[in-house]
Amino acid sequence: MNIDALGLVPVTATGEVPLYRQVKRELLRSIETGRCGPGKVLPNETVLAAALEVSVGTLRRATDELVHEHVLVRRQGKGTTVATHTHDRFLFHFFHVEPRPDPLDSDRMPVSHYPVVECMGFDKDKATLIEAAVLWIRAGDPVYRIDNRLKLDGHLVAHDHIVISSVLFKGLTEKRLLDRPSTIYALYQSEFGITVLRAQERARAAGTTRHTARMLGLPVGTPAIEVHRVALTFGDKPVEYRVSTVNTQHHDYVSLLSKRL
Amino acid sequence: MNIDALGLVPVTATGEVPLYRQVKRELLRSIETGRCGPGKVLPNETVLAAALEVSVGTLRRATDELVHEHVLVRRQGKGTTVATHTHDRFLFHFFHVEPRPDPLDSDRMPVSHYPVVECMGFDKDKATLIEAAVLWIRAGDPVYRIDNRLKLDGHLVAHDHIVISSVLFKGLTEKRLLDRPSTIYALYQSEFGITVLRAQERARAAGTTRHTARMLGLPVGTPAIEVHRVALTFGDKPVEYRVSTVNTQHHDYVSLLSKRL
DNA sequence: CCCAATTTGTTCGTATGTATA
DNA sequence: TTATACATACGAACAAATTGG
Repeated sequence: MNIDALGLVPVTATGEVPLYRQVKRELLRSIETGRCGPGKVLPNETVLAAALEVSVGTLRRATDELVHEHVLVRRQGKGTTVATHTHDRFLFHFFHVEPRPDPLDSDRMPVSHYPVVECMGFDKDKATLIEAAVLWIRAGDPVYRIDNRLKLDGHLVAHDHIVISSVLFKGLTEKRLLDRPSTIYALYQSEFGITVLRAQERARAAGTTRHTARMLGLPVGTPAIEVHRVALTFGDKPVEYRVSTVNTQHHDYVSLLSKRL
Repeated sequence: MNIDALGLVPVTATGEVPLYRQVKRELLRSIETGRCGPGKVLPNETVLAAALEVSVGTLRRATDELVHEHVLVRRQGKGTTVATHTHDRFLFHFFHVEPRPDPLDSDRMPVSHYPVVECMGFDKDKATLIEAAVLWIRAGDPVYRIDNRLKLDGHLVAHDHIVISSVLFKGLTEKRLLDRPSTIYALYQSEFGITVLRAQERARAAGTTRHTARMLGLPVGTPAIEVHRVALTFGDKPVEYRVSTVNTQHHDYVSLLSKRL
């Protein structure tokens, strides 16, 4: 990766915002504007620090935070890269369903295999009021609706209803969706240049509807967890609204702090 | 806080474990063994670094991590203290229920008032197999059982069933429990010297039972979220097992990452 | 209100260790 | 083996917040 292509501007002491915060913003800006896409290897620390006119220590403090936020990935001897959703780490960062362990034998945690996703529907539609409010678009704006079913260890564990703006994801087709080699967030990133950085999730209990019950192979009205997720990119801009109905007969919804921060 | 009272031993370069990790362990050891209890102000960085025979920068790196893990609290100009559960921050660190916002008007987040806790039961009993496995004790060992009901903004939002070892919390009485000025974790800390550092939570959906339905003022069988929490202290030792039944009619269970890491 | 002492926060620069290709 | 890049460690200087006089 060429240092000039990044378009970095030297930062200056303001007495208000610390230098390392400004460095962080500069790096984020370079990534957001696509001057330095996912997977790219950044110039080494000495070069970056020189370009930004700060010491290496200050640069490191900025990148430290970006690494913690999963924006960058650093590896000793190799270099620093912009994180991609193909890194395994990310998959579980946004997937919070795990097989329920046997409490009497908690030593052996059940191994969670990769979820198998089955697409049950793909449509173009108009956004409802709520969807529009969540996605920062107008009611009636065109959206894609995706219905997925997730299997884990042979069990039907979740049904996802995904809503995304068809302006943001122009040209998405069912075929491209089905042909994706990795997760849907990796698809967002590689095909549409949209990187999901974090997600807000709120969970509530709800009985399964006729639709979700059929999808999960459960009787109608079985208590299930309904997770409402808003996926956010840079600047906390919402890019996806997803409602997951989780079958908790044999699996749990796991809050992230449990995963050892 | 006297530097000698901390019982810190100088760390040495091993070539295996980084110095700052050893410093961290030393500080943790001093806190765990009670040589430096919650709320205590540590000696300043220069003194600490000298006692541990490392540079200030190395000491800071260790304390940085402890601050991130909420073990220490640093404030410019004041000093570094061992975290207590009286800090407001902690209350919400372990309380994950929020009023559901209006999705059409998400600007104005509903203000979450402090939950009002009502004790509905306090008993001495024997641990079940599962409780024993979770708490690292033997089945039949004596435990306290506490039944609490939580009100938020006038709504009954949760019923907690709390199980703790009565060996660990020897001398706990209903009166001392009811008279606590702050949260129950602050009580654990101030009265029994047990600091809850983090918690593992797993959630599942379940219909309310006769008992929980009555507690929450809901019809029997209403879908609710059942949160199983194990609270951990130093060394990830379990100290409390709690099953919360959350009424999600007007409130959500919020995963922690949503709270802006 | 301001001053001075104390303590953490930020920034710099350098040297050396360690993983990678 | 060598070169590269990140990881760790040191020490110094100044800025900013807090407290007490």
